[in-house]
Amino acid sequence: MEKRDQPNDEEAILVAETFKLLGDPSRLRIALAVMEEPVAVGAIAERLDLSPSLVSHHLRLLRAARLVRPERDGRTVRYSIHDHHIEHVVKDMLDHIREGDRS
Amino acid sequence: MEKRDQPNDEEAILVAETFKLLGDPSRLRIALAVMEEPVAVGAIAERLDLSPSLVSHHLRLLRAARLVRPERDGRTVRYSIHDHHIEHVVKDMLDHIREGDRS
DNA sequence: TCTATATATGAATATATATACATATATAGA
DNA sequence: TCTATATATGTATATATATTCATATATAGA
Repeated sequence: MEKRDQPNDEEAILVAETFKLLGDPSRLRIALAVMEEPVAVGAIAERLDLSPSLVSHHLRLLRAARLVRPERDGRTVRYSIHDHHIEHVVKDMLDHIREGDRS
Repeated sequence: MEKRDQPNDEEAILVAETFKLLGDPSRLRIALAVMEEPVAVGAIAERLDLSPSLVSHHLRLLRAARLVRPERDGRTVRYSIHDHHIEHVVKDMLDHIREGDRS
């Protein structure tokens, strides 16, 4: 990592807060669930067997950190992953833990 | 994200646990501090103004998740970032939060 | 072996937070 | 407007965990 990329403490805290959001199993599963295409809140809840309320709470946090992006269509709101950075972050981390399978 | 990359729930939990480790400001700062070169535990503690005990506790977690790698040299143990995956993960997340500066 | 220093570990606790439950808001259709 | 449905929000609480303090282990040098 080059010196110019070294975040100051304020940035470090922001980055940590964002990692923390992906550090909860429910929220990570939600992020994964909306990675291929926009999915409605209720559909996420069903697929992951979580209450719509809980999903909505989590989506609010993910939305605030720009990890997911909402699009309203009548009564339903569909969420999708916000951008490619997030996809890369998750993919790289998945690669990392898969390399640890040598047991 | 391709279908073949979709982690099962067990993998998702592992990934989330790893994100959670980077989701604490102290641990993230530690990870950043060892990103350029191996750094001794005491030196990390001084640079980040944390107690050596706390740094050691955190390093144990980071080590267990293969986020950092130790190398002993006499009485001192120097830690460095484990591999390039982790560097990429942190870099991409840093890029992400920096894009949010439009305020 | 004895001492000093670097790192690691164990246990206690204050704080943070994921979840559940109740309630509110928003939109569509009748 | 009234009803039904999809999301969102407020609050309470059980659980997780970051940190501190005390103690242990490991290595180097005398």
